Amino acid sequence: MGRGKIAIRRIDNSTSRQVTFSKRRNGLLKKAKELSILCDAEVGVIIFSSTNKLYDYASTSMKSVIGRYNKANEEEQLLCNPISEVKFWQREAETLRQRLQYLQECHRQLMGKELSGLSVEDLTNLEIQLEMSLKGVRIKKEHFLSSQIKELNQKGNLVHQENTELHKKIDLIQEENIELKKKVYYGARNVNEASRSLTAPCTISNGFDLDTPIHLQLSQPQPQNNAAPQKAIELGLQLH
Amino acid sequence: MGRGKIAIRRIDNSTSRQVTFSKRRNGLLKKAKELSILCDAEVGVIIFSSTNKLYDYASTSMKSVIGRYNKANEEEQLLCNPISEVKFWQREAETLRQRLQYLQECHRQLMGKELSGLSVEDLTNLEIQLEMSLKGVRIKKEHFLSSQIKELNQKGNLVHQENTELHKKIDLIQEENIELKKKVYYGARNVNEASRSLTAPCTISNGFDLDTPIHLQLSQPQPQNNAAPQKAIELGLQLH
DNA sequence: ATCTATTTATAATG
DNA sequence: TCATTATAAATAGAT
Repeated sequence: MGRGKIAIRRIDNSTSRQVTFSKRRNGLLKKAKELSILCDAEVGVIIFSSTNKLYDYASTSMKSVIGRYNKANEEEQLLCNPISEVKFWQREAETLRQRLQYLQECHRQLMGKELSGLSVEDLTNLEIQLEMSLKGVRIKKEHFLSSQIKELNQKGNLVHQENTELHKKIDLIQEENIELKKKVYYGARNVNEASRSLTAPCTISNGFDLDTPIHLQLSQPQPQNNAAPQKAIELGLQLH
Repeated sequence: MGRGKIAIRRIDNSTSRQVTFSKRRNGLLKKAKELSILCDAEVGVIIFSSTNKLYDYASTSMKSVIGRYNKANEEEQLLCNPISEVKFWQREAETLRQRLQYLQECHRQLMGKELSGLSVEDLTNLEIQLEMSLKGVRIKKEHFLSSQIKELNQKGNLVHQENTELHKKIDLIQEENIELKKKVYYGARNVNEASRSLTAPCTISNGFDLDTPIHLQLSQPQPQNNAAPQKAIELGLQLH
């Protein structure tokens, strides 16, 4: 695969051997990586150049690859003492690996992938399972949302009550005020006729229409009862 | 490098993943061999398939390659020391256990269980995922079923055609028969007036109404064309 | 390193 | 699994 074909034997020219080593080393490592990804395989590659430099690749870790390799070649027991504890943990890891593999397959199927190996019956069962799951999730979500709405309604009602009571208070204070003004006006006329300029009626106004009823959780709290309830409503709306 | 380009990520279809694994595994091992020969390098390759089968190549011996590797990575010399190896496998088991646990949780959620820890947002995402999965499963199933129906219809049409042709044949034979009977009748009267008892019309009858048209795949094949087609239809109906 | 003519690998298909 | 073939990728040789 190049300008010319070369025979597979040691390249004599050391420069071109070095160049070819670089290129093919990268190619090999790339292909190892691709194989592990494409085919879900555990792959390890170790390369020593003719100048004794080490290059390697492991899809997981070289420790894992070599460990697994040693385990798979128990009769060769190349590099470890046959200590029973090691064997125990190897078996443990193998068991876990198998369970993990099985579960991963289930997971992929539940995610709607990797359906090619399934029969119509399997697909129907999967469909039923997914429908049930979806139903469960939706029920949970609706429950969640409806309880939040309920909570918000309660808060809204509380605020509304508070507002009503404040209205009453204000009405009372206003009446009281009017009475006081009358007293002040008549008192002032009696005492000093020149102070008439102060008698313009002083209506309470803070920019809000106090006669508009406040409905549910969407109502804006009045400045009088701000801070705490407002904060509570915001928190109630947070969908973490 | 093939009829089409593929993205480097896990191949979903397990059959083509297996096929690709075979091809690329061979490719990788071949290239490793070539590299070692061309460039005078010591190369080792270890591959575990997703079905846990081991494939390997070593230009010298795996023992030599791994030994050299361990020497070159003095800090990673763990695997020669049994105590370190135990620790390694313990850690490996712990890692696998954690992954297993996480996956189990995902699995339960996908099964619509154990939803209590989830927020509304999580639930919505889960809902969307389940809907997509369900859609995928249904598409797959419909594809499966519709291709089976198509196949059955084709088979039915074939049988129907066969029947039509058999009808024609029978009509022809019947006509021939009538002609023959006439000849026999008149011939017999000429030769021997006493043989009149043989002239009762002999109609073909095998218990089936030959004039009823046979429709599509539900038609019962005539005894004339039994065995093979009947068997084929039964096989076609199997939903494995 | 970069370029490109070729060879090689391999994805799709039967 | 095996064979074929169209195409993508790798790389030999050159600069």
